[in-house]
Amino acid sequence: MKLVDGKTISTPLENSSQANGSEAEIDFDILPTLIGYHLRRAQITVFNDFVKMMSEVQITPGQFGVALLINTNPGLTQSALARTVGIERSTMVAVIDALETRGLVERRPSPVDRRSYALVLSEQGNDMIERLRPMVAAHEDRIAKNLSADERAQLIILLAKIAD
Amino acid sequence: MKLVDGKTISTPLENSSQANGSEAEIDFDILPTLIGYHLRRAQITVFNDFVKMMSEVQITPGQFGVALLINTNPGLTQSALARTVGIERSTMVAVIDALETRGLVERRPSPVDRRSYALVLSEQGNDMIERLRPMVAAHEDRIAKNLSADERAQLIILLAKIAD
DNA sequence: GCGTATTGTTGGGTATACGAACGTTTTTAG
DNA sequence: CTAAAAACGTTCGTATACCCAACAATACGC
Repeated sequence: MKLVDGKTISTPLENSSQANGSEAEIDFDILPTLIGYHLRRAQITVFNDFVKMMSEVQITPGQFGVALLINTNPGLTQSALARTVGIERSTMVAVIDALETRGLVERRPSPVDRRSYALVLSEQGNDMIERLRPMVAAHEDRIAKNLSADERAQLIILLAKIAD
Repeated sequence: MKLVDGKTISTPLENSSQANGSEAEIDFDILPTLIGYHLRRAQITVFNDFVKMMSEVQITPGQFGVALLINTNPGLTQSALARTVGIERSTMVAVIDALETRGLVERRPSPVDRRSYALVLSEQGNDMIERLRPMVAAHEDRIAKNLSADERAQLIILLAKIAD
């Protein structure tokens, strides 16, 4: 879901006499009071920064999250992974496909259930995760640059309450 | 009781194979410390709730935002709108197409620029916005049901700081 | 007036997500 | 111990939301 580029909205200015055919002050109505609106804008900013900062590794936030969980919990099944990150099994298929195609993840037969796979990272996949860790930390610092440590912690708590 | 653990003990046999279904302990690693992770999860929750709650009107958050801005700023052009919400002109075309097909938005010739349209809501479009306002308010209350009024205000402030 | 910018549009591409249906396997109920 | 139900991974169809490059028509700067 590549959203928008994080450009700010700069609405130039002075001409208010015309009905807004051209550029004028635009009334945002209730949008600024909506959590959903700010959530979307923040997400756009964060997603774009992530993709840009990880461009040398070519990985998206979603792929990173999945790869990280496999790294830490080798042997997970796709379904367990999907439940964990809160998406559908059918959506997870494409995520794993992408990681497998790049040789980062292996689908091994589960020793206990012939319906499912035991997912593990390849050597290359593990290396990539370790290389990404400091980059992700830097990315987080960047997007939280306007937040104090307290605010940052508070934001996470509040977001978690939204996501249930 | 751990999941299959590739590093230490790694025994495919011992665990009760219920690891997945019953959600054994999954190590989330650094994910819970990442703003981006919580943002994404909250966004999914909010988007799904919005779509579900507005199902009788069949409108998405993006369409609502655009229609709201036209409602409040009649005569806007597609390009001005796109700049305001931060998407590409080419992306806006489909959004307006969808709203126009449903008879909610009209593309009127701009009185001052023959290249562009002056966008306005139809009677039906305006009615829909007014009908949606309380529904959107209810949606916001729903997604913020675990938040106090203070927390809600705080969340918006923090999200705005991220989006800068 | 001529070059350049802008408008709306199309077409192609990427990323992400959902639900329904399917074959295979496992679990559960009776 | 079998019959029904559930779960696994998958495909397909659908939707949202975004990008870029190119185009004809129009507007603007100088």
